[in-house]
Formats: sequence, C-alpha cells, structure tokens
Amino acid sequence: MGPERISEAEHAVMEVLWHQAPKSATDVADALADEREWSLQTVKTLLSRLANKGAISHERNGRSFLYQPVLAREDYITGESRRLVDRLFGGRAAPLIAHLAERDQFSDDDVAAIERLLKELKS
Amino acid sequence: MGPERISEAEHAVMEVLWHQAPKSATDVADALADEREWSLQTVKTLLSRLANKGAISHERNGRSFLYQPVLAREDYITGESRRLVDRLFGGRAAPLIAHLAERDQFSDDDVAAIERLLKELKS
DNA sequence: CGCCACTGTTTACATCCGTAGTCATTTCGA
DNA sequence: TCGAAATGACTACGGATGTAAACAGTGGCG
Repeated sequence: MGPERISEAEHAVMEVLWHQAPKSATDVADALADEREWSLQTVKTLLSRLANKGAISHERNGRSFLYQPVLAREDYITGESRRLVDRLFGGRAAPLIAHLAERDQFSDDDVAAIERLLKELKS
Repeated sequence: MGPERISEAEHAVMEVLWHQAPKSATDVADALADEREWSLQTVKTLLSRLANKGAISHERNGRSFLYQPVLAREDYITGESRRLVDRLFGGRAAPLIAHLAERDQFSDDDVAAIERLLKELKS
C-alpha cells in the first residue's frame, strides 16, 4: 500500500519532530502547548497513529519512548505540493504560480527571490 | 461560520459544475463516469452535501433539479493554495516555488512563463 | 387508469479524524 | 515499602467522509 495519508493534527506533531528529534511524548506535548489545546493523551494518540502509519519510529528509553521521524519533511511537502498541483492546476506548477501572483500574494522580496531562483535554474 | 470545507469527493463534483452548469444530478453523474466509479446515488449524496454547505445552489426544473456552483473556482483554489502555503511554507509563496523548482518540476516552458509573469508584476 | 422509471429524501454503515478517558504497569519519592 | 505520578495501551465517541441502499413522490407510457 502507498504511503498513508497524514491528517492535519498528525502533521502538527510531525512538525515538532522535524524541528527536533528524538523527543518523548511529553516533550512533544510541551512543544505543542502554545499552538494547540491538546491534552497529553491526545498527543500520545497522534504519536501512536503516526507510528502505525510508519511516519515515525519509536525506541524504548527507560520507562518511556523516544519518537523520531521516518518520513522526511522534504518528502512530505513534496507529496502535499504535488497533490495540490495535480488536483487544482492540472499538474502544472506555472498556473499555480500565476494564481498566487494574481491574488497579490507576492511581496517585492518574493519577486526578487523568485528571480534569483530562476537565474540559478538557467545556469 | 466560515466557509465549510469541501472534501475531495465533493471537489470532483464541483469541477464538473465549474466546467459546465447548470446540470442535473444525472448529468453530473454521467460527466463523472470516466474518472470515478460512483453510483448515481453517491453523486446525489455529494450534491446534497454541497448544497448544505452552500457551495452550490439548486433550482427546480420540472421533476428534477438543476445544480450550479455558488462558490467560484477561483475562490476555492485561492483558499486551498493559501492553506497549503500557510501550513507548509510559513505563509510565504517563494519557498513553495523554490521547493517546486528544486524538485525539478519546472520545464523550460514553465520557467519562461514565470518570467513573463514576473515581468508583468513589475510593470 | 394503473404501473414503471426517474428523481429527490432519508437512512445506513464502515472508516477516519479530533479529542480524550480509563487501565495497567512501572518507578520515584517519602 | 507503599502510594502517587508518569507512561504506554486500549477503548470511546461524536462528527466527517466515502459509498450507497431503501423509500417516496410523480409524471408519462401503455
């Protein structure tokens, strides 16, 4: 079976582990305390679902577990980006960029950054 | 309440109506026959959920209904794109573009198209 | 005039997701 | 040593989603 989908709540947990790993369940919960109003139990459930999906691994450390990502953030965002581009823009990236641009989501800095990028691509 | 989320199956129905509307339930089902193995009942369920969410409207036409979008495709893809950019790229579009570029998703044509876009943005 | 086909409405049901309570076990502190 | 705290496992439960069956109304055909 293909890579299992990661839900939005699960993704928040992944971000914590991508930022720093390995971490215990409690550490993950602490790291999330600011943005989400989750109980420790909720975080544990999400960790265990992520482990089932193969997105993270856990290794015993005394009485508790240490969790760390198996799925790389790069691969995750590649997959999610591609899904969006496929679903909404016929698989072409250019229309997505055109759309973002039309909606005025580009700052001057963005434009400059993209120009630099294109310059590199061509070299 | 904010705009209700549209699920992936519902989105497929929306695409049909964005392509051409108004359409009856049967017409929508026919249009979807190629890509999805859905029974007519399934399509009707999706249409009624979309109507509940306010994404489409239906107007009586004899014994049946004609459905048509209320939500504009532009608004939908704007929302979905922004969600992705917010969730994965800190709300900045440039990193998304950088990512797409790194993953070699840009053809020469794409690069050219983007350059034209930037040129217009600056003028 | 009666019945069938078509269309919308209601109900169904398994799975996933968000969010957690409860249970069993281990361990640390008093 | 004994009980409280920590921790993972199991269970729960309402709402969303995918997928549809069953039901009901109605208008047209025979």
